Amino acid sequence: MRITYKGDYALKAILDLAIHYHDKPAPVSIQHMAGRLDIPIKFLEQVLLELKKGGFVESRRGKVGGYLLSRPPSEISLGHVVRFIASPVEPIACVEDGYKGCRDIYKCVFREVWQRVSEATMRIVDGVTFSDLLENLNRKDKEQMVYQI
Amino acid sequence: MRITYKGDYALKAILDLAIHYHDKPAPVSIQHMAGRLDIPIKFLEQVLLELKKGGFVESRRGKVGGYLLSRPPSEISLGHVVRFIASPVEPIACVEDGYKGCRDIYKCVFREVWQRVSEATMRIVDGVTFSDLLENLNRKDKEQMVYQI
DNA sequence: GTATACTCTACTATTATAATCAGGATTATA
DNA sequence: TATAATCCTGATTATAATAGTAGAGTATAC
Repeated sequence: MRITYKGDYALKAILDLAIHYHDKPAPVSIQHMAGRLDIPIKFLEQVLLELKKGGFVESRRGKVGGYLLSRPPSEISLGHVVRFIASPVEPIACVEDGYKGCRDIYKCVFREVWQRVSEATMRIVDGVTFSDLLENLNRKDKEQMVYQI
Repeated sequence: MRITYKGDYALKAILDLAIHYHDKPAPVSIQHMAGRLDIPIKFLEQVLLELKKGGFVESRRGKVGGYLLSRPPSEISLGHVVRFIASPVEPIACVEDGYKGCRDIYKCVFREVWQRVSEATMRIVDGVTFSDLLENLNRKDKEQMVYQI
């Protein structure tokens, strides 16, 4: 698994929407989000469109428009998003679905290891939701305040 | 972490040398290895040269020359090789050494997760040596024989 | 009806990957 | 000492992925 810039942007975008999830529908505009996250606007546009296709976010057009999370942060895990944005999730082609290469014996002994790596990875990201991340964020904010006093 | 073809070839090459490690120095020629592993000869040449620079293999020139493992298979772990061939080993840039990007708060909450992923991955590959792989290979060979009877 | 914000398609630059090619240097062995 | 098999070096190529840009179009609120 390798998280590209695009994937990283997608995760940060969802976290940003999670932060703004609390009260009544107040969509976050691409411009504002791009400013906060330091992402090129036109690139973030594409990212959000894909996330919409993936069912992670919704959009409102026109004035006062923008993007919203389509589910509460507690129901979105890192795993969900990673599977969507970081394909392939596997560390090597031979562990992916439908792989037909590798005619010989050698494939097998490595394959088992890559599968274990893949499973360990997914176990971690599946165990983290965006509300977990929000909590960590708040904790960090408080710690930082202590230092600032 | 993502294992490329080149990396995959490197691992298979070392396993091939591990298989031929037993008796007195009988170097394995690139041609023979390339045939067994189904790898383009000139590409395998490059791979073996890099592995030599990495200290994993040695070479003998001239007639009856070829490549040899420079240490016994039990002293070479998958982790050693993966660190050498699969850079970056980390799942995302921000976990790599010397990273200076990501000015804002968001980096941190994801970073922890990527670090856990990275550690879990390395724990697995560090725990597997090429003599472990040889054992698995022999086990598989025996299983296959049973089916062939 | 106009400003604002999302939607969609296409394009470009850069880099990595996976080879391939051509030739030179080295050395064990007959 | 010739020679054959091998290692070694550097350049070149084709393809794909990645990161980002550009611009026209569509919906909505005021």
